[in-house]
Amino acid sequence: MATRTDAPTRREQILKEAARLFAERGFHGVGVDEIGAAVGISGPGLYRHFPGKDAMLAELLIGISDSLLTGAKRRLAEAGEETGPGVVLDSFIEGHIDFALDDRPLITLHDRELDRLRDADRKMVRQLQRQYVELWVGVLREVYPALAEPAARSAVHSVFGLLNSTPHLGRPGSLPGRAVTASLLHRMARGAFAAVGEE
Amino acid sequence: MATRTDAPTRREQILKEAARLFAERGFHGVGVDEIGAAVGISGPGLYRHFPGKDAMLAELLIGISDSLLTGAKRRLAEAGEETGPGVVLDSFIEGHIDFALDDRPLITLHDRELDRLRDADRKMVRQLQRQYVELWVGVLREVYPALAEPAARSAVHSVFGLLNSTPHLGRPGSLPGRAVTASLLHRMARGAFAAVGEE
DNA sequence: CCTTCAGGTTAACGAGCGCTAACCCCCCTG
DNA sequence: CAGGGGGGTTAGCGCTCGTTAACCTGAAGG
Repeated sequence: MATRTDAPTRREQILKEAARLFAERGFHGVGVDEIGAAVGISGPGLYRHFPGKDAMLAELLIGISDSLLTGAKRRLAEAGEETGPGVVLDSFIEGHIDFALDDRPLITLHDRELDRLRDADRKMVRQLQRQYVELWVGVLREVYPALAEPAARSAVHSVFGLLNSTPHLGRPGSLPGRAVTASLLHRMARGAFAAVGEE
Repeated sequence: MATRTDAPTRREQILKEAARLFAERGFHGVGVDEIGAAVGISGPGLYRHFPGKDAMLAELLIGISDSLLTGAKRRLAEAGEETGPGVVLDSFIEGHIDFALDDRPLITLHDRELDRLRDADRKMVRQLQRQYVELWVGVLREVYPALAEPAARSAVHSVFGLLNSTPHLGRPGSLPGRAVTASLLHRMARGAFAAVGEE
């Protein structure tokens, strides 16, 4: 099943560099010439791979939202019938942390540049995000049945804020090690949920 | 002591509208003409009040960082000797939540547009932010003496992420009421800290 | 009553942007 | 060996942006 150990295609290079630049300086703050330069070609050469700058952002944001949602669905399915909802919640948290730690530019773009999208693309991203949130809300309310739905939704958004804070934790070197950071974030997320769920 | 029930000056109007627009569409996504239109004057009229667009952003960001820091210092001083560190931590959390709920555009700008500043201004903001974080870290480690400093700093940043998530909680109408939201955020913050401090 | 000045106006400039046009070159295939 | 297309190049267009210049106006002060 050729699990893509291949060299990255030019398209993928472009997307990766564009994500980094957009995250660093904002969508409007980056010119196509810079994106081109980052992959070794110059400016208008990008238009052989994308119809425009907007399309790069759209593909990035849809890709992120989709892969978060897909990952969560898979984790929910893998849990099966016997495992408790607490295990699923932990799995959700773990997946989100992996994403936040491994794809920091994408996590940044995800809640920062959404409004720069064309209407149709933005609707698509919003819908994927909403589904993702609903999965979390469902599992959270299984773990804490006393939790009302609006409170659960707010709690989920807040924990996303907590988990997505990794870009602010200093440059990748200053972190106390990936595993340690992941564990810290995980415990804080569970603690935050517990504080609002057990009452 | 004339607590400023006066009408807002033109400068203040401009800053407020600029903050809203920058938060909505990003610094580079807003033109000076739009900012002018938002306060009823047109484009270049702004230059009677500010030397340039950058200066507006700089004044906003420095103002935010300074008032967060000043507020925290005041709360620390007010606590006096007898009150425990837990009370101070609660006071910090409460102050930050007030800010996040009442000045949502500013909180958004605060961690989103910092890199658009001139070097000198950015350094100033960073220094204020660092001092603010250090106050939190100090109090947090008094509450949880077992907590190592790097972990404490990460925890503080993460809780900022949690508290600053309010802009994502839907438009001001859909929130379950300010007091309820504030209480929810407060409990989650304490829960997150507790989960990493008690061990 | 004349002056001054704060706080506006419109016109216009220069730079930078996203994007298109026109061209080129190499590699692959029949 | 012809030719065709994928993937580049540079030149340049049209637009928008931040900023400046030049001008105007109404109210306050001597």
